[in-house]
Amino acid sequence: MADGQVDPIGRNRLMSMDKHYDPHTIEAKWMAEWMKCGYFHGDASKGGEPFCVMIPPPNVTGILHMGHALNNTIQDILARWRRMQGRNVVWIYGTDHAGIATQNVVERALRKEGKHREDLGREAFIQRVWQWREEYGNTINRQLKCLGASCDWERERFTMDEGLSDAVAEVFVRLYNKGLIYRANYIINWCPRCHTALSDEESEHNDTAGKLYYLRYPLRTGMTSEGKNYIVVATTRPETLLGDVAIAVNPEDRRYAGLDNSIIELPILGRHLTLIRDAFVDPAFGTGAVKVTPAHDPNDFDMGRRHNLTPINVMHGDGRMNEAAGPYAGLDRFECREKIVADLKAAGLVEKIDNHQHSVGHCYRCDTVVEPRLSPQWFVKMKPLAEPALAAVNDGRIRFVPDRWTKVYQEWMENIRDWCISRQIWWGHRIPIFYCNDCRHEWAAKGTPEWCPKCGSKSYRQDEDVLDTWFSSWLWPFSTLGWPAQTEDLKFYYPTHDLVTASEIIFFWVARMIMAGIEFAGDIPFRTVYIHGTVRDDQGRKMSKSLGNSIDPLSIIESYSADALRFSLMMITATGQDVYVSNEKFEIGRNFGTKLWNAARFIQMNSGEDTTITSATGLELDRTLLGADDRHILLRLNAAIENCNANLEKYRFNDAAQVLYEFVWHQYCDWYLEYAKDILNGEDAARRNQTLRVMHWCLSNALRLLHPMMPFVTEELWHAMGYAASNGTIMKSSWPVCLPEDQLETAGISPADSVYVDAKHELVRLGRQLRADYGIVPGRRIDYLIRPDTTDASIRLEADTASLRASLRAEKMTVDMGLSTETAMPGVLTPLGMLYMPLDGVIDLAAERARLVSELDKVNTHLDGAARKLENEKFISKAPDAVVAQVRATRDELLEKQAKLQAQIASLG
RNA sequence: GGGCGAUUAGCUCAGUUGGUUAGAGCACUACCUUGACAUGGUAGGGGUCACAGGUUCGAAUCCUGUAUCGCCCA
Repeated sequence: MADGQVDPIGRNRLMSMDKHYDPHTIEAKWMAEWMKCGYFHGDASKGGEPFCVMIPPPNVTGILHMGHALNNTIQDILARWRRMQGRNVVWIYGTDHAGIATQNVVERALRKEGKHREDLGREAFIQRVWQWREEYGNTINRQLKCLGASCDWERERFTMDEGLSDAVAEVFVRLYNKGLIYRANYIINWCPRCHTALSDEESEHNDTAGKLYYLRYPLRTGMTSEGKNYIVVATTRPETLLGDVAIAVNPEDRRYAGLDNSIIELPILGRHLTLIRDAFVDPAFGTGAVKVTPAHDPNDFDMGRRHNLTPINVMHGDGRMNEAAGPYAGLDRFECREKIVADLKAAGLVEKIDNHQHSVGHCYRCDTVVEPRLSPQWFVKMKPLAEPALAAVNDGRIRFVPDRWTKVYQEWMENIRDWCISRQIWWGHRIPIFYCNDCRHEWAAKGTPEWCPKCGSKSYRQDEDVLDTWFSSWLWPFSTLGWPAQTEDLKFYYPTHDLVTASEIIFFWVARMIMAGIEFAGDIPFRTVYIHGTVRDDQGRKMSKSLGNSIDPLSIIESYSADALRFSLMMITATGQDVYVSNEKFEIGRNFGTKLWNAARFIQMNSGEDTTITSATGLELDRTLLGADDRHILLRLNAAIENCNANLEKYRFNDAAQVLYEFVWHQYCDWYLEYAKDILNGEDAARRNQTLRVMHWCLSNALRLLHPMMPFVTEELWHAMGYAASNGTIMKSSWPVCLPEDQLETAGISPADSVYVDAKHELVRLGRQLRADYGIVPGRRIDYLIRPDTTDASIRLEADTASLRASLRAEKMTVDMGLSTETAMPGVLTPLGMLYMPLDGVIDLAAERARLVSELDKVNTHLDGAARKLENEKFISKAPDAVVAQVRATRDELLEKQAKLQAQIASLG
C-alpha cells in the first residue's frame, strides 16, 4: 500500500503505483501480517482434508544457503498451493541438534578462552551448548522467514526437546528389549579430531592422491618361488604395520606356494607373523600379498575373525600411536608414517613407492581422514527394520520422484548394514543404558531409574556415549506430532504427504524414517519423496565455503527480492536435476515481478473507482461485448490453470513456472493488454467495461496461480487491486479453476476463437516483419490489404479491423476476398490469407522477389519431405492413419502455400 | 570395480509413452524513449540434437558400443 499500512478490507486501493516494485518493506510487512493472523497455523480439530509436510530439519548451527532456499521454496509452494485448495495444511519446522557439529562449534569457542570441554565437565559443557543454542541457534529460523516460508512457526521443534527426547528414549528401549540394539567390539569409522565413532554414511569417501608403499617383510624360514628371502607387501598406510598379525595371500596364488609354514618377521618390531590364505585377497593388487591389521582395517578385521587372529591396536583415539607402537609411541599417525618409511628405507626394506589414487574416508563434519578403529560401540540390527520399509516402496505405498531414486533406495536397503549409533561426544541424547555396579546387570530405561531392576541396588551408572543425531531425526515425522502419545495431531496429520529433500540424505534420513515410521508409528511416514538436485555455481561446482563460490540467498533477497529468488529458482530448476546458479539468473524473477507489477499498474490506471469491476470472485460475460481477443485470453487462462495444476501435481515446478511466465508475459501482457488499449481508449463504454472485467479476471487468477511461487508481490497486488475485499488475503482466496464449459458456451467462446487469434497474431507478426523489411519507421501509419483464404477468416478479420489497425499501426485495413492486385506490391503469406502492404514509393522488385523465393524454397523443402513420406508405401501401410492424414493435410497446406507464393512472385512481373 | 545421471543454439536448460518445420530464458544484431513496464517493446540471426552402429515406414527420443563430465556405492 502506498501508505505502508495493511488494509484488511482492501478498498484502500493504490492511487499511484511506482514504476518499479520495491520489495523490501512490502515483503517484511506481509510476512509479519501473515504470522500475526495465524494463516500458517494448522489445526487438527478443524478437520477437513489434511496435508502435512515435514521440513528436513536444518542443522542448528546452520545458516541459510542456496540448497535450503531451493528446498524450502518447493515445500512452501506445496504448502501454499494445498492451502489455497482448501486442505488443512501444516508444515512442520524445526532444527536438529547436530551433535558433532554443534559440539565442534562450542569447543572452538571454548578454545579461544583457552579452555577444553574436560575443564568444564560434562554437565557444565552441555549447559554451555544450550546457551550457545539460545543465542545463535535461531539464525536459520529468521532467514527462512525472509524467504517467505509458511511453516507453522508455532509448532517449532528441536530434536533435543523434552518431547522428542522422550521419543528417542522410548524407541531405544523398545529396540533394545526386542534385541535389535546390541553392543559389540567392532571396527568402525573413527574421527580422531572429533574423537568419536561415525556411521558408514558419515564417512565420506573422496579420491585422494596417496602412495602405495611396497615393503619387504623378511622370511625367517623358507624362500619365495623367485628365490627371495623376503615377501613384498603393498600398503597405503605403512604406520599400521605395527599392528600387523599376519600376511595374507590368495589361496590360488602360486607365487607363495610352499610358504605356508614359514615364519615372517615384522619389520622394526620383529614380531613373528604367519602366512594365511584368504580368498578376499586380490592377487592382482600390488604383489598379491597384503599385511593383516585387524585393529585398523575393516577387511583385515573380517579376515582376522575368519582366521582367529588377535587384533593389536596401535593407536590412541586422537590419532597418536600408543604403547604397542613401540619406538613410535606418542607420534601422530602421519608423522609416524613418515618416520617409519624413513626407518624402513634405512633398513633397505622399501622395495618401491608408487603414486596411488585411492578412496579415503573423511569425516563429514570436519573432513579429517577417518581412521578405522576397533572399539566397543552400539549398533542397530537393520535387516528386520529394512524388510517392511523396502516393501513399502516396492509396492508403491511410497513413491520417489523422480522415479530413478527408487533403485538407489532399493539397492541400499537390500544390502543394508548395521547402524553404529553410539558417539563418543557429550552433546546429544545420552544412551539410556544403565549398568548396576553391584550385580553387573545391564538394562535400558527411560528417565532416571531409582534402582537396579534386578538386585535393587541404587549404585549404578549410565553409559557414557550419546546417540547419533540421526537416531532422533529418523523419528521426526511422528515425534514432532507428539508420539509416543496418540495425539490428535498424530491421528490427523500422520502419515504425512510430501517429503522434499536432496539425494545426499536418502540413506542418512529418508530410508531410516521409513523404517522408523513403520516400526514405531505403525504406518509409512509420507507418501511421496521428492528429490531435488544440488545447487551448483555457474561452472557446475558444488557451492562451498572453501571454494568461495557460494551465493548467499539473503544477499539475493536483498538485491532482487525473495519472490525473485523463488521464482528464478523454479524457472531454472528442471525436476530433479542439479541447478547452476549465478547472480544474473535472478534477474529472471525480478524482471518478471516488475512486468506483473506494471501490468497491474496499467489496469489500475484504467479502472477508475468502480469496485464492481475489480471483483475477483466472479466473472460476468456478455457475448455481444466480447471481442475475439477477449475470448482467446479466457481460453488461454483456462489452459494455464489446467497446465499449472497438472505440472504441480507432477512436481514439475519449472514447467508450472514456465506456463505462468508465458501466460502472464507473452499472452496477457504482449497481446491481450495491447489489444485492450484500443478498447480502453474507445468510445464504447459497455465494451470497455466488459474488457476491464476480463482483464481483472485474468489478473486475479494469475495472481492466485503465482502466489505459491511469489507470495509477496501477489499479496501486495491482491490488495492494491481491491481483490482482497472479501477475504483480506490472497492466502485465503480460492485456487483457480477453469471456467466451466457451459459458461464458455453461453459467452459464445469456442476453441475456434483460439485458433483464429493465434493465426491473427501470426498475421500481425508477419505484417510487422514486412514493415521492418521495408524500413518503415515504427511511427508511420500505412495501409494494409488482406485477401482472406476462407469466408470464416474473412468474417472474423472484418470484425477485427480495429484491433488489426492498432497492432499494425495501420491507417487503413482492407479485408477483401475478391482482392486482385494489379500493381506489384510487397505481400506475405499468413495463416489467414495474403497480406499486402501497398507502398506509395517504388518497390524494390529484386529484393521482394528474393524474399519470396527464399520463402518458397523453405516451403518446397518441407513439401519434398511430406511428398516423400506419402510416396513411401510402407509409410502409408504401417504408420497410424492419424499420422498419415496429418501428413496429407500438411502436404495440401504446403501446396496451397506454394501456389500462392508462385502467384505472388509472378505478380511482381 | 559396480550403479546412476548428463552430453540439444555462444551460455544455462526444456523437449512427458517415437510422428508437422527441435523450443525457452539469457547473451547477440537492428530499430524504438509509443499514455503500464528500457528491470521495457518490435523484428531478426543462431542448432549435423557428443560420436559410431542398430531397430523402425519414421529416432533428439528406443537398443548396443565409444568418448567426455558429474554423482553414489564398494
